[in-house]
Amino acid sequence: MSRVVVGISGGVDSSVAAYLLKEQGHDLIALFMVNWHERVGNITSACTWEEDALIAEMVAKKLDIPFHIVDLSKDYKKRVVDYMFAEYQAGRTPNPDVLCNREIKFDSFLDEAMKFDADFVATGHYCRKSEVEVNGETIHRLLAGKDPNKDQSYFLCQLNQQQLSKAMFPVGELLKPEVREIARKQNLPTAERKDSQGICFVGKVDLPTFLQQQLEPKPGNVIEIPATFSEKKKQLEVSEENYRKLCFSFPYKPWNGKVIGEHQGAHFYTIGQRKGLNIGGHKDPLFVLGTDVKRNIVYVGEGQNHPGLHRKGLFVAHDDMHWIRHDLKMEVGEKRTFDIRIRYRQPLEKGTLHLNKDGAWFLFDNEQRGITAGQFTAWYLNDELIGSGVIA
RNA sequence: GACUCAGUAGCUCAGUUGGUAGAGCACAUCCCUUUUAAGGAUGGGGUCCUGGGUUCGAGACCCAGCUGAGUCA
Repeated sequence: MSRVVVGISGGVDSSVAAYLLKEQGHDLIALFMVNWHERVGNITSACTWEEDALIAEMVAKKLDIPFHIVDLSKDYKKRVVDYMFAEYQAGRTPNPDVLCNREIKFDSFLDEAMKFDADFVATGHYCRKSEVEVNGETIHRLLAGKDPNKDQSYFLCQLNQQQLSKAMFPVGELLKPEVREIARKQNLPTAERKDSQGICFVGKVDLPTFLQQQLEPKPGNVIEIPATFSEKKKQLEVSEENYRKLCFSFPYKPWNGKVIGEHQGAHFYTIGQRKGLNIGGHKDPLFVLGTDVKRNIVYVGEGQNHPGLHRKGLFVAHDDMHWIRHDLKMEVGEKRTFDIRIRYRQPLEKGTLHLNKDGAWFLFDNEQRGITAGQFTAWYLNDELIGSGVIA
């Protein structure tokens, strides 16, 4: 039997993960990590990590396994929160939780686990693992969780083989209701606890409030782009010379539309966003088509079907390409089809990845809504996550 | 200066032959969701420009005024 450090958070998923490992007879240690101390915003109901830690400890006691707390807030601040602010500042939309897994749970936290002589680190993620032999080398595969509604493989899309080799995902074979059921049967204190949401570890905080801790408000114009304008730009054939136009967001200019309102800072908005524009008087809702943080302009379009909301492809720079399956890494000049995800909980979409000297060009069979720079794209073959990269 | 049209929720407007008001958007809350979005549900909101008049009763009819847009000179 192996020695396993299970990261427990005070939620059901990690509690049940711990229980299952215990049942399998592993030598278990529960480790709770603190990643954020500050209380931000004046959200009175915001629960602090102390409460989570308390409940996590109750779970550990119930399962009769040793419980420890480790404070990783310094790392979290430096490697996740700072990145997040920097990305927003630059006009991109980051995914802090993907970074949290790569930089914290499967790095700093894994290091801590190693101090307990752990063979593995387990988490409550809804995903699965398996191995294949390729030329005598063991390759770890990251697979989607069995519950299609809860699959969290996307959040682990930036892990490498080293990290994956140490990971265990005990709930990946289960459906969420089954996890709840087990928790209830075992009388775990987390059985009926509401799932966590919001940026992991920072907690239930209103994102705009959180961003305003660091980013200054800066009033600027909201400009509406007529649907007819975007329509004209779209009659492009999918060919290599058109990749740039098809795979980058259109560089709108102020004279492409008319000023219809004011915003409090272009860096607070993301493509596809509807809420928070504070502009009424239209027949259909307005959605953000793009932002320009240099000129501090937010470009919007009216209606779900505004052509400017949809794009045929996206681009990932060579340096931002990450292959979990490094044995499947493509050569420059190659083209392959994958099932592609452009953000968490987005259905997989068929598309072709063409790697050329400039980088990776992803062309979808169908236009995608709200492709946003800074988010991660992840490509799959069936259930398996093959690689991921930052959308340019 | 004359004439025409308009003035109803934060915004854009609808309100039939007069019976104290509605829709979309916006906003709020909740649901969904370990990113950002989206989506779903619910909800708060109006001295119907002002002052008179007709009427049992006016957002609607009449008169005057104010404001805005336009047309003509």
